[in-house]
Amino acid sequence: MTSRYDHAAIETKWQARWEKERLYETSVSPKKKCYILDMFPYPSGSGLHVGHVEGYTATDIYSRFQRMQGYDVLHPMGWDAFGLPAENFAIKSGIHPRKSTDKAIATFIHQIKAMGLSYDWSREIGTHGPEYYTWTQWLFRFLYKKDLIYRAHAPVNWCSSCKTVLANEQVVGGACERCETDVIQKEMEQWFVRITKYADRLLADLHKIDWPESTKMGQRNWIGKKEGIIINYKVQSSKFKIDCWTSRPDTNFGATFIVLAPEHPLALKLATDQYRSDVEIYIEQTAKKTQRERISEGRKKTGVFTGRSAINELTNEEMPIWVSDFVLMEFGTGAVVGVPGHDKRDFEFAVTFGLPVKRVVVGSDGDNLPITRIEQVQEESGTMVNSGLLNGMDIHAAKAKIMDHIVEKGWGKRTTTYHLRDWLISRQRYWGAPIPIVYDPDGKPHPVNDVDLPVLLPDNVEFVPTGQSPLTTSKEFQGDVETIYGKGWRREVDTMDTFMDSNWYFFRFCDPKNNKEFASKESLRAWLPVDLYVGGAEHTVLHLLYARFLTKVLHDEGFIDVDEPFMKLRHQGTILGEDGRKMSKRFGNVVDPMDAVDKYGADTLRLYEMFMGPLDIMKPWNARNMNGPNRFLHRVWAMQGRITDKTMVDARTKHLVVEVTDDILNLRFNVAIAKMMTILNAYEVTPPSKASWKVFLKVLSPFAPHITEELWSQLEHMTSIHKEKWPKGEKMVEEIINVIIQVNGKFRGTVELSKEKASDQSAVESASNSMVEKYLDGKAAKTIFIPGKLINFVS
RNA sequence: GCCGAGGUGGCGGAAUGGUAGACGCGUAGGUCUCAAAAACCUAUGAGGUCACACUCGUGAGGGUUCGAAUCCCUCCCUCGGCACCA
Repeated sequence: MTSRYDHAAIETKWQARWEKERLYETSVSPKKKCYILDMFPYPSGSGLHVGHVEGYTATDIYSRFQRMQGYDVLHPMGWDAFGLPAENFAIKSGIHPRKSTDKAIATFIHQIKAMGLSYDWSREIGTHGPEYYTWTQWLFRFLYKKDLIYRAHAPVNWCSSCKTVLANEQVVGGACERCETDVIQKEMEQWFVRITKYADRLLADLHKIDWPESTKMGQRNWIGKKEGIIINYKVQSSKFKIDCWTSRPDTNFGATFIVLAPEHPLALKLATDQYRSDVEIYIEQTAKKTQRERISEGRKKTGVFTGRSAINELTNEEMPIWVSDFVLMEFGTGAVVGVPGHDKRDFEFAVTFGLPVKRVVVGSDGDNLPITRIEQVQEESGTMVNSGLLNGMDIHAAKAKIMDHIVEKGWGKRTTTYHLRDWLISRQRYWGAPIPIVYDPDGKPHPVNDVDLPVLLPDNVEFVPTGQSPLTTSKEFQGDVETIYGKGWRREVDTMDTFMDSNWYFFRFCDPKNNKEFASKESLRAWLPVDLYVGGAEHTVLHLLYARFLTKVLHDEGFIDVDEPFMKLRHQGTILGEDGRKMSKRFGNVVDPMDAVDKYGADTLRLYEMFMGPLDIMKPWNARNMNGPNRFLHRVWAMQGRITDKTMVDARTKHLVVEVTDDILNLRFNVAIAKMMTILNAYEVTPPSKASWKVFLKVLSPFAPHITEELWSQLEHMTSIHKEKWPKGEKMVEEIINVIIQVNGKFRGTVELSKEKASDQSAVESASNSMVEKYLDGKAAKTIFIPGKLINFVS
């Protein structure tokens, strides 16, 4: 045996051998399946970062463990290769996105292999390849035929820097999630996916899946289902009516005005001659503002009067109708009843424009004085006053009662609203899958023919953004369309949002080479659902919501049995820089995992990242701490020279198996590693038998696959340790027990007793007598006795 | 503002009603060495003591319990998501 642990030699040797022997390729028809998936990466030019390694190591340990447990494990890797960064890089550098992307993929593959990750490379996919995106386009066409994709003229989010529209989910705080440019609203004709049709099921089925609570909450909030009522108000001396949606009709005895969003179709129509120009100017000014400008400006309320009023049927009082930009056209009906006494925004608006404020709720503070300060505005709880039939009721009971009342009188009807909008998937960019639509000479859209799939993305395109889709100017792209469809026909020139590529890739892994279907029904039935999915927490509402949506659609259409894609989801926590800040080029604190591989080896890096702490928490990098796992591996290496010839597996090692098994199943890798370190400390005092040592190596092998494989082969095994069965464990039964002695609940020591005596109260009492005497001072004491564990003397 | 997750030594973190600080890093002292590094051994929450004893200690305060880091209530702070959502 070599005397020193040489990580570089061992790791390259075994990586080459595993690849040659195709050790990790998955059977086509599994008997006992387990699908373990990482969120496939965007192949960025800067290569693998430590966060990738964290998530990938976790699923790798889990995959290796499940293989040893006898499962057929599907553990694939691929590339989310379309998208803006490659295109933006191309615009700056002139290097074609296909070229830079393929180069980045080569780097990723090289680096991932250097980590000893056990992917089945025969199933590798990339979303930018025609053999992949032909099925992305097929799905688009399928959704179109099912009326789940439609084209509509609507106000959309426009990023003037990326020169493309964005989905609602890609707008963060009023700005583009990529470049942080303020987003503006623009009227455009675009393609939408009718995800709202599935809102209720996306909400209800969250209970079926084992996901982090915070992620489920994120989806619940994003879907934003709210029960309420639309009340229909007649506008005085006109033919107009205004629908106002509210979730709080209980306070409507206090309603004193109505506000319309500037985009509301009635805003201008309603205005009397006297006020029309004011309203017109206000609407124009609002249109010029970015979303962020509308939100910021200190939330100062602005607005104009329309000159008209509506009647509050509950009080028979007039409510002047105003227009203000604090009301959003996208939410509810774009019109709001103002209840300034019990809504802070309405209060601010009323104060700004001198509108009356009425109190209709008394809160727990008992304040029943007129409301003149914002602190007096009760929103959440209280008792109704000045509210006719509701007086004296709790607001929640009042809400139910008044809804019934309004419906009965025919003034309105119960309606549920959602925060979720239909998903806008058109992008005016080059590096994406072309939308498979052709327009006839009248401009009417048609899905492309079967034979026209895939609609190829040409390489030779001027992709500098102009606001017009780059494909517009491509002769090659439009070249054959008239031959196929007829004179005057032309192709859709927008491409699809990359989330269209990534919302179905986990289906493709089941059957990645299929050129007849996106995946065969048998393969989908065999592998779905994904049993464990690991990835970053930033995808709460984007990828994870879209993927759930598409799964439900395909389920409803009979393609797949399951209606949820990811049964168990976990996030890896962000790894911060050594300075405690987010890793960023700007701070110069980015850690390259390959540096650690060079210095300590992949096994050390894997152990280090898993030992940092719980998988899902945010934790800072600390290069010094890598010494711990590295020393551990050196000591493991040395230990093999000291093992004895005995053939029995000792109790401590069997116990380790039980504990590590449990820890892996719960993804508690940091604790599992700590326990292996503990037992190695014990081995160094009393060396293990050869049989025990083999068990230890097997338990360590998912975590540190290279060193364990090398040591295994040095024990004269001809086959890989990664083909071994996971060893059987057994809980250790302690023969001698340290019984805890407490006096008045305070720990005062332990007493060593045999298993039998420790369960016998009188034996424990007599054994502990001398010890507790001085604390009890001769006083009588009653005892609390937990057999085999603890005795507590209480005086 | 609303929702969610958290707060434990010098540091990363263990412990989910029963010996708080496992395991690791770091630090100090020692062994080896001409020396250093590496490796190994010992110690390492605070106070206290020659050493024991003992006291205090899991963000703050209160409660439940024989016994609380763990369960309940009030508050403070940190992180994440959503947000002029009616």
